[in-house]
Amino acid sequence: MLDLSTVISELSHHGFKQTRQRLAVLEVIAGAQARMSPAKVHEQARQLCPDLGLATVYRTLEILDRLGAIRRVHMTDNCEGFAPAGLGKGHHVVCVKCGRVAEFTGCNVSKLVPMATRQTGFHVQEHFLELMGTCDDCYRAAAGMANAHEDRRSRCAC
Amino acid sequence: MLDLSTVISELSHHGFKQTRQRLAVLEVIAGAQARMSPAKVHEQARQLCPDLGLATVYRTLEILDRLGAIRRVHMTDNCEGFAPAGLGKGHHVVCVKCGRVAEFTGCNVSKLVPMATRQTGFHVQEHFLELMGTCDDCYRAAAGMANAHEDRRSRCAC
DNA sequence: GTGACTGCAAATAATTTGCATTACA
DNA sequence: TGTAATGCAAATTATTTGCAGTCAC
Repeated sequence: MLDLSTVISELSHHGFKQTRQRLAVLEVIAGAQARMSPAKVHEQARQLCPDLGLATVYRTLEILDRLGAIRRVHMTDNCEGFAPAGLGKGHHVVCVKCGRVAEFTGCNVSKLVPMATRQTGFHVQEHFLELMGTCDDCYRAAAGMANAHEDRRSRCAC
Repeated sequence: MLDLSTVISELSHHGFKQTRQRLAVLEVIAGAQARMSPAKVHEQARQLCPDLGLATVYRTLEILDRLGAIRRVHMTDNCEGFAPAGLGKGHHVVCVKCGRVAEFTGCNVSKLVPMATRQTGFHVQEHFLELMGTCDDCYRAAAGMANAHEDRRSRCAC
């Protein structure tokens, strides 16, 4: 879980001021069950801070991302959502139906690095890993229906 | 390597026509060393097909992506680039300096899936993995310089 | 010949920036 | 009080769509 007070003290440590707007954005993301677009964050944070502007949301998300308090989450087609960052460890599983995000730990991707290095000659510094699937709720809901014959094209053949 | 003639026959198989514009886009991506934005593709493909419109590039990239002929590539900050798709296997290593893309195989991420399932209850269907680093050219170039003290914030603590 | 494909321009959508004003520390 | 932060509106940038004309099959 994203710990509010930790992040708040991080803000000051890095010379950022603690403002109503930032707290509102932070609180919304901290409580988020699903990955949220900047617009969604804006909409919800407005309930805590009615005069919050969208530009401020963008500026705040940028800062929180830098501090590691939140994580950018990509999706197959569209892009740029944000979710709470746990403790900076772990990776995300994103529900392709409802956007819910969960975190798991125990990533062993770093074991792949030597192999990738050998094959490509690149000097690998970081990695981005995200699993996609359905959360249990959506899975059950779908099981009820006949079949949703979606064009979900899998992107990974390995 | 992306095999042009294969993709071209794929096009017809799926009822798409073979046009100058599509061939130009395809050729540019097939020859790309680095991930390219739609705008970049447009710029280069225009040299093969001067009256090519940007909208057509978008439409063509969409089709090629569906066919699996090219791959969407995400980056840490911005988004949506495209690269040749190898044979649909393997993952990408992207150079954070020059954008060059290489592919490696032997991904073992699927081994993570049971763990993720246990921890989150999600039904995982696919995954997205990308390594980031510097290609050897950029690495050597950087080694020459003192140090580029960039604010490269690592996104992964595992 | 005809329907899919295209270019262009206009419409949307998403994000960033400038600047006068406000409010944290 | 001084400076960083904000809201708003305008500016960019990225992407999609409508439509009349064109071209592959």
